[in-house]
Amino acid sequence: MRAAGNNRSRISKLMLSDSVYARDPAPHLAAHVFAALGDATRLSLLTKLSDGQTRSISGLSADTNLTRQAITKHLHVLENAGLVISSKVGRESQFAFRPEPIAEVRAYLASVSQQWDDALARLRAFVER
Amino acid sequence: MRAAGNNRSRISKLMLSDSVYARDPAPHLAAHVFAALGDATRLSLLTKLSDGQTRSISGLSADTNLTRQAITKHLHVLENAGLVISSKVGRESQFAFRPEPIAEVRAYLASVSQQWDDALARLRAFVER
DNA sequence: CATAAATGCAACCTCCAGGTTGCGCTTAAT
DNA sequence: ATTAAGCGCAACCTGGAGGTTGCATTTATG
Repeated sequence: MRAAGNNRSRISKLMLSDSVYARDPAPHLAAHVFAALGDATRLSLLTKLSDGQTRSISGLSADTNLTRQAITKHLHVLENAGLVISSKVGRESQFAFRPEPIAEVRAYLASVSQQWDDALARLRAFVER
Repeated sequence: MRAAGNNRSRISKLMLSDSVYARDPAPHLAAHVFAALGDATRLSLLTKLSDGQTRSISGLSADTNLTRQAITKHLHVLENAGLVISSKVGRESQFAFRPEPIAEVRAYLASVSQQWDDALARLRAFVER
């Protein structure tokens, strides 16, 4: 059960611009982070935490109309993406923002934008009268 | 069926730093874009297209080991997120990269990073001997 | 005109992301 | 010593994401 000869119709009608060939900068790496950011609840949690203050689970659950356990799951997703770090203090576990993955993802987006800008520049140079 | 008195345990043990209160800059807006980026296949498609060249569906399906239809779905997800735009030319539909949402998302990440940096600066100033 | 290419559409399938409920355990608070 | 807060864990439920197959349609091609 693979692709039933459906794909691979025209291998590559043109191979141009291989000097600036479109590579895959950070494929798997960034996808997980993006996926973690791709949820409104998680995005909200992260935004709250990005002020540098550490918060407990129930602290983050308040004003959320979601269950504490739901928030807990979201926090674990964020933690697995490295966007947040937890540490138990007393009976409550405190969560803190972790900026590293953000930087990584920003770099990725910057590279994509750069590639796009370069393409535009090249096009403009070509059309140049 | 809501939260069964489970949440809302301690409303707010402290209300400090309300001057730099953590707002939600672009909650719903960005989430869709992030979600669209949160898939390795889609990320790969977008990276290919970010070189400015327009590609057909089967052109993008080649070398993917996924079905053409699967790729089509992914492309539609990207299109709904505004990351890509399609136009039919002849019997094939060409897809092109669209940078606007990327810029939007970059702005969001920049604001989060900024908020974090500000928090650090404030902390450092406080600890300052 | 007959055939192949490139898609669109729809039905289907499977799995897991998000959510909830219930319960037990540990750590404050009174 | 009790009681309440704050969590962790596990079972369960549901909808939609990601894929596939089959078939019809439109547009090139020889």
